[in-house]
Amino acid sequence: MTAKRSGAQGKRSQRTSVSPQSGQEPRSEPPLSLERIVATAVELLDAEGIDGLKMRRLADRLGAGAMSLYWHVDNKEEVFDLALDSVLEYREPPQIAESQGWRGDVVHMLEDWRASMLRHPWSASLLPRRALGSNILSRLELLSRTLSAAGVKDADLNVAIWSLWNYVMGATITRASFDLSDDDRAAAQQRLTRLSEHYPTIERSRLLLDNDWDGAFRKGLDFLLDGLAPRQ
Amino acid sequence: MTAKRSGAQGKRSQRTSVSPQSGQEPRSEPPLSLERIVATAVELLDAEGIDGLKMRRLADRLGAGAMSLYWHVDNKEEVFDLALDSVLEYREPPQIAESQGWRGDVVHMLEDWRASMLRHPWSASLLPRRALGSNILSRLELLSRTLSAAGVKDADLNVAIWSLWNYVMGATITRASFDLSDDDRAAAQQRLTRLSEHYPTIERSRLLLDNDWDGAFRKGLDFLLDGLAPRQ
DNA sequence: GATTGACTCGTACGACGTACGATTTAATCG
DNA sequence: CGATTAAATCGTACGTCGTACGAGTCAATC
Repeated sequence: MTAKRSGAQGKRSQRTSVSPQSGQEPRSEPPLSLERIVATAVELLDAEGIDGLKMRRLADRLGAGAMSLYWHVDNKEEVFDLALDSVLEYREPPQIAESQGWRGDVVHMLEDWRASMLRHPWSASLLPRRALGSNILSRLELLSRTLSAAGVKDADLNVAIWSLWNYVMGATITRASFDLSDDDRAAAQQRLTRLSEHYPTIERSRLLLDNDWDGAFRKGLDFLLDGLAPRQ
Repeated sequence: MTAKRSGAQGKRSQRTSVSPQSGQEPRSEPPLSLERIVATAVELLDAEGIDGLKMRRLADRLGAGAMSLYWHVDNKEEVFDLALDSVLEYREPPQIAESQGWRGDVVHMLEDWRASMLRHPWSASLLPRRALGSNILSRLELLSRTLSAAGVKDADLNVAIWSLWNYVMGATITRASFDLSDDDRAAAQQRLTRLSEHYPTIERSRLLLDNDWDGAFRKGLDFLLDGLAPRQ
């Protein structure tokens, strides 16, 4: 019951020294910072997956001692939170085309969302247990604004947003889980064919071998948008 | 590269002794078995969440030594796999109404699916990294068969199945993540109102406070089914 | 009575997250 | 300038976890 909130004592008050000394030893590493920690955590996660992220290894990559991380971060969970949020940042498209209408905008936003996560498959498995970070909220806000401007009534807005968000989440997680480990995938496929007597229909439709994930994603999304589109 | 597959040496060849002796000591616990292990793991997961499942604690609950589990199970991961699969078993409805048509059947199957997982919120966070277990495949098979019988063409079947599956997955995971920890939820809500300047639209629509998850789920599902329904 | 195979479990090891406190460094103030 | 303080680093150590290993128990079989 003790209110322990402190957000790690980290105050970004960088040591503003210009350069400690120019007697250049192989002092290769720049000083620690939240930014470097998060960026390196993402690298490590990309390279080794969720189980590959250990505080000691992360510190090694940063050329620091393990415990040094804890000045910048409360605990390992926070590293996960920050890495996830960092990966979900939305880079506004450089306004190439003004806009292809709200529907094109929405499709673009959601496809970008999915692509961002698939670039870092660990993010999909991290999402379920986390609270909504600021970058997710930003994306939800932008989505809301677009739909609202398109004419979706406030009463329908929440259904629209959650439907789209849930669909994207589900599609991404499913897709990502098929990327992880060819072993698992091969095993699943083998189990499927071995037990094809039990699962004749999905065996016949080659469900697990159909690789047109992007197309399927897009089609289902279109169905949702058809239903959500404001009636005129 | 060493093919280590052995599936744990577990052979269900129960010691068929009738009853060791009737001199009744408080020998409370029945012998270990995969079934008991899995059932107890589910209990423990329900009570303590994912992080609460430790091999020693599981063994304690079973009145056994920690290492005894390893005769029945290869490792902790397998416990997770089995617990998840056990929770996803589909209990065919007792044929109350013959059938309200394919669409009612599909809705019923998917709502049951979602409900099964929400009864055990840890299952949602477990899913992303696992291969498809047999109970999931059974449900996919049943879904496929229903849709196919309803007239969905083979060429459209995979899109239909994945769209529905992904939607259910996403909705369930989102919903479950809002169940976990009132703290997180309150924190998210607080962050949202505090930053309402940044997220005016979702703040206005009370996105995070809208508790009609079931209704939203159903509506989005209807939109998908509208799109997927075979054209006549 | 000896052997075997199913099953249990105590001990121990290595890996991990991280509490604690000492230490180093740089900014500030007299 | 030296003293003080705050920012940042990190070595050591502790507790917990998964689980390897091998000894132990017990019933069925020969």
